[in-house]
Amino acid sequence: MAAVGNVTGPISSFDPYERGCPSRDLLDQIGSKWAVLVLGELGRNGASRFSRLRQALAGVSEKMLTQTLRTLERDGLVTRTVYPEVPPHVEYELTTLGQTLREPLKALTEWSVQHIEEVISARGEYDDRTERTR
Amino acid sequence: MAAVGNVTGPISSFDPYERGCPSRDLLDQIGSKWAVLVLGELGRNGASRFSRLRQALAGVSEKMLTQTLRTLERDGLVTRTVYPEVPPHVEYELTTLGQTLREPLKALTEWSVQHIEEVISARGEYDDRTERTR
DNA sequence: CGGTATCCTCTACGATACTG
DNA sequence: CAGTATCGTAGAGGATACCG
Repeated sequence: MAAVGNVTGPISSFDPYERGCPSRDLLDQIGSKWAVLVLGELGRNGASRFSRLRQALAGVSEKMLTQTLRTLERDGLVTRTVYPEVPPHVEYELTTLGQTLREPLKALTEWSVQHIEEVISARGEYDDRTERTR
Repeated sequence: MAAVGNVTGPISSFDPYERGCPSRDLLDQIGSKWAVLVLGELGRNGASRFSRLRQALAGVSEKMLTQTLRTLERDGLVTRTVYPEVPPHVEYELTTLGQTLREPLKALTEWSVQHIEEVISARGEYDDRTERTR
């Protein structure tokens, strides 16, 4: 049982099933659309530049990539290293903490690839079933 | 190498790093705010009723819970069983497919609980660092 | 190259009220 | 009890243009 330390408010639990729980928000963050893909890419291929990430994550806008990277940097999951050259050169890389997310995230990503066909066929059956009824 | 089968369009890969990939969407679905919590709750405590789920997921609205459950049912991850009684009685339970998500999702949830304090302190440092600079 | 700034749209989500 | 229906808001997310 970990010491919690938050004594300023009634909401001090880290149980993600409680409302206002910080770990619930964190879970949302790391599970968000672009964050999973950024972390996955940096985990598989190591450090990468902004433009390479943009290519790897087909369809991401500059805005969302920047925003995602900033959040990940702030959360201590990714480092941002600027090389003062012309033209500019910026590298992003997983931190030690970020590395600990590789396995869990990889498992989830692989699950979605491995079971997508099952899910698609389940959707078809559901739609047939409900379309007939109404 | 799995056979893909989709021969109707140029986008037929299940690589989540490709735009328009169905498994990318699925990943978003199962990683979404309420879906993780619903799946987690059903995984930990077995079958549950609507009202019990609503209590377990503190703060969820009826609308979002219904919507989440419908999507999970459609995707073949959860079954919905109606007992024709008065008052109504509906049970939700993980399917066999849904069970396969338990481990990956549990790993991610536990990660967020175990590392939330590290992340919070990283945020503090980042904010101090950037506040001074600007 | 690696951003920031701005504008705009769309959807996630919540609050409330009603129903079989 | 377990929803559906409706409305309203905030933020996610994209397109475009400009900058160090």
